[in-house]
Amino acid sequence: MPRSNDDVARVLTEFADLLAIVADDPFKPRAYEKAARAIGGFPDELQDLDEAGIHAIPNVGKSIAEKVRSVLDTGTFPELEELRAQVPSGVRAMTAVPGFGPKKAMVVYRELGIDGLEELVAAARDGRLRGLKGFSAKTEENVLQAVQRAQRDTGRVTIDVATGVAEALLQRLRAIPDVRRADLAGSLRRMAETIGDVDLLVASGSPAAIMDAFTGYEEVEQILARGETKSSVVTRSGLQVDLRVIPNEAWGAAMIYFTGSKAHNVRIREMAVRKGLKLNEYGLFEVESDALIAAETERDVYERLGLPFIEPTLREDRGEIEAALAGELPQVVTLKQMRGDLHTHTDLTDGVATLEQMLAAAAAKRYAYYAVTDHAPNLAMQRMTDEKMLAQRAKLRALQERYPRMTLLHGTELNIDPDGAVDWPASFLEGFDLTVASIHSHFTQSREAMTRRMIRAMENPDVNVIGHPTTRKIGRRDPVDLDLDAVFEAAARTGTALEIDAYPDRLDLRDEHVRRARRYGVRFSIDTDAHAVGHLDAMRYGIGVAQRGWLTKDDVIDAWPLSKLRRFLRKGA
DNA sequence: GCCGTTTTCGGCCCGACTGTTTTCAGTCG
Repeated sequence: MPRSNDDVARVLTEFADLLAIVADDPFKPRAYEKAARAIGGFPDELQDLDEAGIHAIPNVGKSIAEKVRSVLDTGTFPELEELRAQVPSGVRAMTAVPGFGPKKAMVVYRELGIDGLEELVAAARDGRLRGLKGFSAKTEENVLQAVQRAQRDTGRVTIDVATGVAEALLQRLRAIPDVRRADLAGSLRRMAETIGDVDLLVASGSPAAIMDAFTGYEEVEQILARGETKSSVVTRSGLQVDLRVIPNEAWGAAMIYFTGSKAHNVRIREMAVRKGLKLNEYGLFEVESDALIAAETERDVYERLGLPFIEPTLREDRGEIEAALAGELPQVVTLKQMRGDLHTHTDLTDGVATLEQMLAAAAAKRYAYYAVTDHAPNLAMQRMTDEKMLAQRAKLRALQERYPRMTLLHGTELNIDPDGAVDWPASFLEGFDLTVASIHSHFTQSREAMTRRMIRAMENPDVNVIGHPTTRKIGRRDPVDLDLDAVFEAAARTGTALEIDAYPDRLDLRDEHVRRARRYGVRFSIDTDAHAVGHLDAMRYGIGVAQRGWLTKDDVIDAWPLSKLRRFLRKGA
C-alpha cells in the first residue's frame, strides 16, 4: 500500500504534537508543523521522489527529509516511536480539548498520571485538578464544558449551515448605529468545505456597545469569552462564532488577518519582516518609526508587500504567494461567469419541483443554457422508462419558446454499473444533448475494480460528465476508493468532464483533487445537482471549490459559450 | 529543525483573552 503525501503529513504532525508536549523549545515542533503543511500541499507524489527531491521541498531540511523517506518506506521513524513510547496517545488526545494545550496535558500526566480524555473528565469532576500549578476550579469547569460540547456537536458544519448563521448575524450587526462595516472572514470567506467556527469582523468606533449587543442576542447560548474588542459565543445551533471589532481605518489589514489562513498570514508577515515592516490586524507598519504604511484596503496592504491582490479562496499557503510573486496567479472563475447548470432534476424522478418551476428559476439566474438530467432507469427506485424520458424531452422542446435567451438542454443522469456500463444503448443515448454518469451503488469495490469501472464509463462516447466523482457525503459517507491519477488521465484523454457537485454536503470533487486534475488537462463542470428550486443557489459553493482548485473560466465547460460547449459534448467525434 | 538581499548563527508572526500570574504563561486563531 503506497503512502500518500497526506499520510506523511499526518505522521509529521503527530511528531510535532508529541514534541510540543515534551520539549521546551517551541520552534522545533513548529518546524515539523511547517514541513507537514508543505508536504500536505505538495502537488507531486513523494513516493516518486528520492531524498534530494524531498529535501528540495520548502521547509523540509536534511533531517526531516530522512524521516520522510523512512515514513514512505516503513510508515514511521525511530524518533517518533521513542516519543510514542514516552507519551501515551491519550495525552495527545487531551490537547484536542479547547483551552487544554500541550503544557497542561503534560502537567496532568506527570503529576496525576492521567493519560486520556475519560480520566481527565473524571479528575475534573472530582476536583482533583485544582491543586496543580496553573489549574483552578475554573479550569475543571472549562474542561467539563469543552468535552461536553465536543460530544454534543460533530464540531464542523457544512458551508451552507455556517453561511446561514453568519448572514443572519451580519444583518443584525449592520443594523447597529455605530457599525460602519460588517462582513464575514475566516474559513467561511475562504469557502472551506466545512466550517468549525464563524469569524465576523465589524468596523466601529464604539466596540463596547457592539460586544453588548452581540453577546446579548437570543440565539447566543453560551459566551466563551468576552473582551473589549473580541468575543466568542456558541449559538443555539452549536456553532461557535467569533466577533472582532476594529477601527474603520484598519479594515483591510483586519480583513487579511481574520480571513487567514493562518499559514498564509504567517507567510506574508515573514515577507513584511524581511522588508523592515510589521503586519498585524491594525495595519502594515515600518518597524523603526512605527509609521503606518497601509491598512484601509486589502489591496493596499498586499501592494505595499509587493504582491497583487490574492483572492480569499487562494489564501492557503499552497503556492499562491510564489505564484503572485511570479505574476502567475490564476484569474479564478467567478459565479458571474457561469453560463449554465448541467446537472439538475425535476419531479419526474426524485426532484420536488416541476420542470416548469425549475426552468423559471434557472431563467431568473440569467443562464444562457440549462440542462435537465433526471435519473435513468437502472436506479430502479426512480421508475424511469423510455416513454417518460421521451415525453419529458418533447415537453422541454415545447417550453423552449418561452425562454428565447436560454437554450434548454435535455440530458440524463446515468448510473455507472459495477462493470462500468451505463443505462440504455447508444442508439437511445444519442438522442440526449448531454449525459452525466454517476456511481450510485456498489461503493465498496476494490480500488482496481472501481478505477476500471470509472475509466470504462469515461471511454463511452455518450458519457459527457462524471457526476460527483468520488460519491462522498461530507460527515456521512467516505469517498469510494479510486486511483485518482488514472481517472484524471483518462478524463483528459477521453474528453470527459469531471463534475464539481456544488451541493453543500457533496462538494465532490473536492478542492485539492480539482487542482491535481487540472494538471492533467481535465475539464470541469460545476453543477448544483438541484432537486429543488432553492438548490440552484448552491452554485456559489461549487465556485468556491473551483477557485480553491485554481480553476479559470477556461477550465469550466459551463462557463463556456454554448457553441464551444457543444463541440466539447461531441467528445472529438 | 529550517533558513539566508542582516547567510552557517541566531532568529523564527503577532496580538487578544483567560486565569490568579501582581508581571506573565498558556492557548488560540
